[in-house]
Amino acid sequence: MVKAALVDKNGLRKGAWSEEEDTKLRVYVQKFGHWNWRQLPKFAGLSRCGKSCRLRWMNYLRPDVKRGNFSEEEDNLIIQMHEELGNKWCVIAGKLPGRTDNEIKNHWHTNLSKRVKQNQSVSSELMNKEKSTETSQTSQSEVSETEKSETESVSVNTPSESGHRPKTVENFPSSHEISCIEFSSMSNDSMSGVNGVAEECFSSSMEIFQDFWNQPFLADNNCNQDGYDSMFLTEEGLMSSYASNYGDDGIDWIQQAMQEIEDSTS
DNA sequence: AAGGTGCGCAACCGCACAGAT
DNA sequence: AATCTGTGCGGTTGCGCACCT
Repeated sequence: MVKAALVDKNGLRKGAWSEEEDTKLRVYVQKFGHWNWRQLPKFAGLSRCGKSCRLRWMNYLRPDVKRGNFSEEEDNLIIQMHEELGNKWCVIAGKLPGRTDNEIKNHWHTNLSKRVKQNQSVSSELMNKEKSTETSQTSQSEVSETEKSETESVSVNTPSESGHRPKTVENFPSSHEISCIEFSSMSNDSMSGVNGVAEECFSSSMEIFQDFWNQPFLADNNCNQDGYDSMFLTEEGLMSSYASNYGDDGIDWIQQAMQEIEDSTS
């Protein structure tokens, strides 16, 4: 199902993620946010490239990711939006809470595209049938009407058919906004979705970080590789216990914090 | 039971874009 | 204005499972 794990020439792991890697990444992002994906694996103790970490978090580890089968409503919405927008998976994902662009894309390629093709071929078949009926039996309009309605019922709703006007892309959240939404969704509510180990680990630290999690944009916008320690220091001394213990070198206290997390989970 | 084949999905890759320098 | 860096998106790959012969 997943790519086998292997190590590339730079010593970075590729392929399937282990449970341990997942836990490390989940714990780190939940605690510190993703202030810099490139640097993140170094601090989180992961031998992965930042891109891989980001993808794993976005598509799998995020607390608000919905797993499982797509509902009929979701399918219809995807088909409809794909009709309007094309392969704008991130935009479509923005309209389906808990679904990732990757998941929707996969679902489209494996299921929905086939369904749409089928529907279109059935639709055109019936249209042809209707045409020939019309030319040969112009007086029997009732039959045509019946077939017409059948055609409409099996064909995919196009914007014109459904009366649903195409939404402009501007109506949807930008990728940045989506990123903010997804981060803001990591409230205490959604923390219930975190697995037991991480949850236990966070139960105490979450109190300390309450303000931090209530200000989701802080993590996205204010935390860069140069500013992480200043950010925490300005959080009313929330991180001062860490920071004061380890001086100006933020890396040390982050790694120390991660070590503490690892110790508590082992 | 064993080998072949197709499918589903997690993950990778390359490119484009935005912001910083 | 040019270059660099980080991030996000869409296309593609490839592994593992289920089903078929």
